[in-house]
Amino acid sequence: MSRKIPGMNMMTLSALSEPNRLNIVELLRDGPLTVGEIADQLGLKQPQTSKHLKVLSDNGIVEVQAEANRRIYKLRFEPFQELDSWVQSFQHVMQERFDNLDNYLKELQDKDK
Amino acid sequence: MSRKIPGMNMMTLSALSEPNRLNIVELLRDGPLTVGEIADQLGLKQPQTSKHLKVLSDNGIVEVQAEANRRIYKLRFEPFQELDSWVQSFQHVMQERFDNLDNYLKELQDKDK
DNA sequence: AAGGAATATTCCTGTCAAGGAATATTAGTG
DNA sequence: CACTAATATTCCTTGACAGGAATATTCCTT
Repeated sequence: MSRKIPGMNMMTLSALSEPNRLNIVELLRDGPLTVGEIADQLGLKQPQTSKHLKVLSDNGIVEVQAEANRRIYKLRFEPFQELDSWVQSFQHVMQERFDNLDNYLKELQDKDK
Repeated sequence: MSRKIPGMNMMTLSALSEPNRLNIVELLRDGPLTVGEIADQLGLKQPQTSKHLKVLSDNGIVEVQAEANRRIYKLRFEPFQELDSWVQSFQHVMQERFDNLDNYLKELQDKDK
């Protein structure tokens, strides 16, 4: 009954499914950045940048560190680890069953009696 | 100039960002299934199931095999491989830079002259 | 050929989320 | 304290997209 196969955290995926947010994440891969820097490098306006960062933050994908006036955003580990093990769970299972869908076809025939 | 770091395929992520579609994908991890079986196991109606499968198919996440009346859907490899290498690109870089955002803080101060 | 099963497609409607613009907030500086 | 920089928040509008319901399509069986 207990499935040890990881069920992905929806929130992570939907947060990353927005193009600008994905760009932000890929940008932050190279290191922490302030809101202004992110906005600059991606050609976004400040308010929307803040909004996207809020979404990412609410989903635990990034974390903030206040430095005076500025807010420095950096990636968090966990979501990527989860994502990794989720993807891994496919790699394994899919390898095993590679291209022998013949079994399934047989089963189908059996069901038809 | 040439970034060897993989840029994720947006389509994949946005396709997976819908709960029902993610469920379908996780279901298909255990093997190929027909539309009806998927609809049954997930408590979805047939039309919406077909629609979701079309999205997944258009994005190359699943592939179809016609068997008479039925359509058998199975996962494709490639999207998961891409996803894997994308996630990997984070694992590495983030490990390196773990918790030394001090450098960045120095840089910030320098900018302030 | 007729009927039924499995699936796809169309049309409609409501919801939600992203962008724009303006404004609020916080911190540093003279 | 006034001013500015950096960031967050609010309100509004518009577009995309998921679900519902009905219908179309394809294939099998008799």
